[in-house]
Amino acid sequence: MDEVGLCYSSGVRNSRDDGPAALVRLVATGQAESRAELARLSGLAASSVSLRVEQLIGAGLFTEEGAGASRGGRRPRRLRLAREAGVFLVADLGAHHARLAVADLAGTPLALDDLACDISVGPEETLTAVIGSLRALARAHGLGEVPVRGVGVGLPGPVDPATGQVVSPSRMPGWNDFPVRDFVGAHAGVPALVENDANLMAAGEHRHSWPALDNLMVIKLGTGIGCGVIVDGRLHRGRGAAGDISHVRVLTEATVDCACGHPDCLEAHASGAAVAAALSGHGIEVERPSRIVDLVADGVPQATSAVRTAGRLIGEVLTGLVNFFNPDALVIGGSLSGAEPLVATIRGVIYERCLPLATRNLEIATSRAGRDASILGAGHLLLERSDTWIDHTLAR
Amino acid sequence: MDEVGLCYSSGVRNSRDDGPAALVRLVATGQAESRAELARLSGLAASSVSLRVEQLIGAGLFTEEGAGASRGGRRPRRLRLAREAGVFLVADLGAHHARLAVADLAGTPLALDDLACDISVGPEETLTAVIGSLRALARAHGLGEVPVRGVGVGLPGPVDPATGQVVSPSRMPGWNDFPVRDFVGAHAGVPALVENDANLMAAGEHRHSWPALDNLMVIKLGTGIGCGVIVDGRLHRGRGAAGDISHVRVLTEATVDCACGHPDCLEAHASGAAVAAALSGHGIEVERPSRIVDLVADGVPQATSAVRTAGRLIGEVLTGLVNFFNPDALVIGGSLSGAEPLVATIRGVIYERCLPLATRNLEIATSRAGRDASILGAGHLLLERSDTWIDHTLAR
DNA sequence: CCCACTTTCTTCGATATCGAAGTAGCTCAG
DNA sequence: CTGAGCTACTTCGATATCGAAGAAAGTGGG
Repeated sequence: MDEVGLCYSSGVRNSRDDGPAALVRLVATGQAESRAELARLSGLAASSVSLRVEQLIGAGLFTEEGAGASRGGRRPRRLRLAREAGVFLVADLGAHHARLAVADLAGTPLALDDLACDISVGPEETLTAVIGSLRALARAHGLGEVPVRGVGVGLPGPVDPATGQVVSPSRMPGWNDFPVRDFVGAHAGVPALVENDANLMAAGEHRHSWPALDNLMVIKLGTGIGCGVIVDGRLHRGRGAAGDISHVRVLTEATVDCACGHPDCLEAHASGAAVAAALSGHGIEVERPSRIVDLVADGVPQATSAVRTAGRLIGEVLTGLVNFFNPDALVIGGSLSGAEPLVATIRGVIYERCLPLATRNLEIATSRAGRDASILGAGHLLLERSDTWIDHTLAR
Repeated sequence: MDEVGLCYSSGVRNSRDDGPAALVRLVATGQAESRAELARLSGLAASSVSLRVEQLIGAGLFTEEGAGASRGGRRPRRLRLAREAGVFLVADLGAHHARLAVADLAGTPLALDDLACDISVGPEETLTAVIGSLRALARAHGLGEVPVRGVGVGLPGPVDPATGQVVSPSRMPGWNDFPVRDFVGAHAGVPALVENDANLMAAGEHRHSWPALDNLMVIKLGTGIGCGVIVDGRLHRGRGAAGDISHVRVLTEATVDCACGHPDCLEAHASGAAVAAALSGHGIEVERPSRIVDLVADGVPQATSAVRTAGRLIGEVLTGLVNFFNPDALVIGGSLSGAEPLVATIRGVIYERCLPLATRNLEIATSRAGRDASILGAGHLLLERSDTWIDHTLAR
């Protein structure tokens, strides 16, 4: 007759990973600002934390600046990441455009830039240009001397997590099986992270806006339809294809063939490209998905109607996935997410058709991290993989 | 110009959890049989392993028996779980039947029994009878004096992982919101594990047949349609509803209303009950799903046809989920999984309609753990939560 | 201002883990 | 059967972590 019912080993979130990198993560993400907080969150003894923090300060990763707010006793000595601790270089590539950032170790952008580049010219040329521009961006903001700790690249296609290669991308001619991770790593001279853009967005949205939730679905509605999944607080990759929702068959009157070879894929009916095509049939030409949002905001009836139709189809696909995955929140982002009728329709379909059990605690929201979610996500993922260089830096 | 490309911190599977319980797990699951293997798999120093093993032997959890096979040098001293280390009591409840087992700490059944019991008489009566029968079963096999380390209960309905309560079960009148975990824990005097039956089956299938794979979908085809999901080597519960695939809308000619209130749910068209109903329309009455398997095996054309239709619908639902989740394997179990045309149809639809990227490494197989997969699964999950009593046992 | 109480951080002895070196026991080739 | 080479395990000194106690610094009430 021992204790009864204590079946869940509650477990502090960060207790699993240890080593100095855990402390860096806690400070970088702002979860901890003092030695005491580090001790509480890391599970280490206060004395051990003090020792390690001293080393981290000695290695130039932390700085001590001023004192924090008292919580009823002695004020804590505030810890921060040193400016010289390092930066990450991040590029989020689209079909005709790249968003560049120099970010601190928390993923927060210190400098942002946009670069026009056609991804179809091939990987070598594109990536070389991107890395050069990232370097230049860092120099232009006085960060030329700060060590680069990692490079992150977001791509609009599937990435094999085992090899860091792009696999069967539909819109990236010349990139198939190209070893992006190795190429970027070699040319930048630091470890590289290569990831699908929707996955980066999911990671960023999770860290930035929903850190307390463990299971998240993030939908990226733009020219195409992407999706990233956070399971148990970590990005779910599967074998590289995880998160694909665009090639499910949907029920529609007219049949449209998708580029993938099957009829009536969600993407062929409800993506930004499909909506644009539908509007074109009404004599309304739109060049970019964000124009659709403007048309909807202006009350153009054909646009609102088209977007509602797309929303219904997307919602119907999501019902099955929400029942199956049972996430804590469903986040809708991407350039089309500004169209309110679209989001409202999706929300309505899900609440109507899903199991009550799946929706009773389900939050359905639009992106809160906004346009730079992917940058944040890349920073977060790079930080998660920083154990190596942190240990290395301390050892010298 | 540091090292390049080492982006994935490969990481030994068991490195995350430590403490004496990790060693017990490795020995219980058969992954390690000697101190040397424990050291390799746990990541601990060989000397530390020796010390801890000595303690575990002293506490009566391990025994040393004989020597293992040489790997080219000194033969290892074989470690085994002591018989007196303990047992788990497990019950897998169906609507009219319970499968009972006394299992060792690895989940391997030491004694099995079947119990006829109508779940609709309510939770107190059912659970009291089940616990009594489990105790009797242990005594009958000379295990009356071995300490019971945990009780596992599988239920044919959704279980809230936070509270251990059944929530909105469709086929368990009187069980809604009943605190099964607390009740069983109190009446058995040990920590209780309460879990959905398909989830237990998934855990068992994973541990028993696919331990090297991290992402698994396990479909249970019986009277109803259940599904358990293994993500990153662990059971995914979501908020308790995860794995539901039976209430997705499917495309069919005739419309059937489902008990959930929506039309054309998968369950209403493709479950064992639905197939039985379809056969009944042809004048063929079947009392249990396994009879359908017999009819199919006997080549009864109506049965084969009905099963094929069900398989097509199930397969179509699964395509979307396979694209989304991108598992390493899809395992089909449950009493209907013996019907080969059913499995063949599902397999065919998935390979035809899914993304090549999602199916290129996808294994589609029928259950290998068989009828007692749930027992194994419960044992595994109970072992995962055994840190508390193991620490406690060592401390005395 | 004094004093009880809180929180933060450090000091220091006890303990646990590590890892290198040593011992035990086995295989295999000649 | 002998010795080189391998694996399994143990011994033992070095080191890292812990935790209790103490020092530092602040809050708030009388």
